[in-house]
Amino acid sequence: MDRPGRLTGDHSTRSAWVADDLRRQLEDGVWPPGTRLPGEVRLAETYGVSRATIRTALRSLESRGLTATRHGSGTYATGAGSGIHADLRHLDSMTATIRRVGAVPSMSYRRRELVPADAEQARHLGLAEGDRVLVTERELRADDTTVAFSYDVLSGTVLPDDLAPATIEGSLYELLMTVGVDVAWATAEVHAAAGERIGWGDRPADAVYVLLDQVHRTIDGHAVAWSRTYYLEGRFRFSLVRTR
Amino acid sequence: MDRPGRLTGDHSTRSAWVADDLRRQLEDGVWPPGTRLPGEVRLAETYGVSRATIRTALRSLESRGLTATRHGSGTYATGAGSGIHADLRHLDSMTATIRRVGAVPSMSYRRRELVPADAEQARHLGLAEGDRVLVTERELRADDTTVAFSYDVLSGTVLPDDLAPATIEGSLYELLMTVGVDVAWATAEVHAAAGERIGWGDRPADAVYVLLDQVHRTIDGHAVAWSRTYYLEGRFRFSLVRTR
DNA sequence: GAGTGGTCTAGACCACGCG
DNA sequence: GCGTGGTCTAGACCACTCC
Repeated sequence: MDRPGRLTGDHSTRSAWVADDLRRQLEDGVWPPGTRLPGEVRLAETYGVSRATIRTALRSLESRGLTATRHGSGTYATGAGSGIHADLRHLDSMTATIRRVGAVPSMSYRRRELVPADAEQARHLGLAEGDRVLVTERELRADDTTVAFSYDVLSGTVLPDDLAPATIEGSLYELLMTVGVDVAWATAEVHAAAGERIGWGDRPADAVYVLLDQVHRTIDGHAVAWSRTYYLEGRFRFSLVRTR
Repeated sequence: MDRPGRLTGDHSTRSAWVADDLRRQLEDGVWPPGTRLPGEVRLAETYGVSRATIRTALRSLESRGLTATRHGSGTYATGAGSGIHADLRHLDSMTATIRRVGAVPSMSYRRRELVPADAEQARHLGLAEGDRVLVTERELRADDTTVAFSYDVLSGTVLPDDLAPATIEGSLYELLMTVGVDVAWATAEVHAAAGERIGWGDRPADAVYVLLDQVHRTIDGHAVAWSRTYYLEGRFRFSLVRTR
């Protein structure tokens, strides 16, 4: 087995290298769904790493739903990997999510405005009513098909004073990145929604939406954005592997 | 710091004991949202355990959304713990989920029948068309309020031949447990749905539902159940913490 | 550069499952 | 009873953040 001296190829760590090799073998059908992988001690010998490193790699596969592990029995291939589209557990920009499912993302803004926060916006972002916020309304497309409408509110405290709202393009996270804000985590609520008030332009009259209501935060818990994204039912698949 | 010799109190492992102690302190406001916890080395000294044990405990807190960790910077309290209702990442029976949010679950069956599988049911469960399956339709209540309608299909391969469908009560997982089947993981899709065809009895005419479409599997990948559960929008909160 | 988390090792013992 | 994964240790070095 070819083992990296310090760092070989594009893998920075041994566990990432092991995980990637196992992932490739799982996808190639070396272990069909339901079959048991070699034990951890055996894998450690095979790859020439410690058992802890193997366990790190296996946890990574399990978190992506490719394997399931049971105490005293073994680690099994699930064969579920390819079916996962938008993983709800992992926080990503919408454009990155669309790109990851193999489509070309695009978007157009209907509204980009600096306004005083109303009571609800202030509550979500931990601001005082009347504080400056950036309000945007966007249509998101994957391969030129509308997949979602997003209503976003960015806290003015993280935005530069000379921001020109009309020049804003692209992803919300990209904008935040350019002003030095790193979104580390978000609390999300999943809802269903329907009605005339949602979205604009060409869309089914009886459209039903999956609503992702999220507050995005920096590592220190500071709320920087509140987003409500309405995904047109049927045009986007939210999948996840749930384990006990 | 009181440290367990082998196993003290109700905690079977040191890391569980550490995680529980930290969780209690987080809930008690010892570290308000956004503040940094002591470093891992410091925590290891405080609790008298190795750093690896501390890291196991911190990962457990992070997976529950109570903390967020960033390389080179530290581990921070999120303050998000109390808001999480039904965690989509964790697979649980619906009755257990309802119980966990502090409500009393109950349910009533509209249909419990052994029938030959149709093409769609057979496809989801990996059976042949015409194979025996148990089809159920249930209404789920929390504190006597209807929260969901569930359409479930159980594979006949795991059911005893002398099963009397009319006697079935309670949770799907409980039934599977009694016949020796342990559900280890499930692939889930999140959708939005609306329409007259969903549910029965007293319910809003214009009701919108969050649909959880799940295939439940044993550790070896064998599909044992296909469930479509329609949660009435607004009566149940699906929350999760997403991290990058 | 000091302090933080991330990775890794080598070895040990424990708890579970399964025949 | 034996093989499996689960936990734990003590120590090392690396990568990142932030002053």
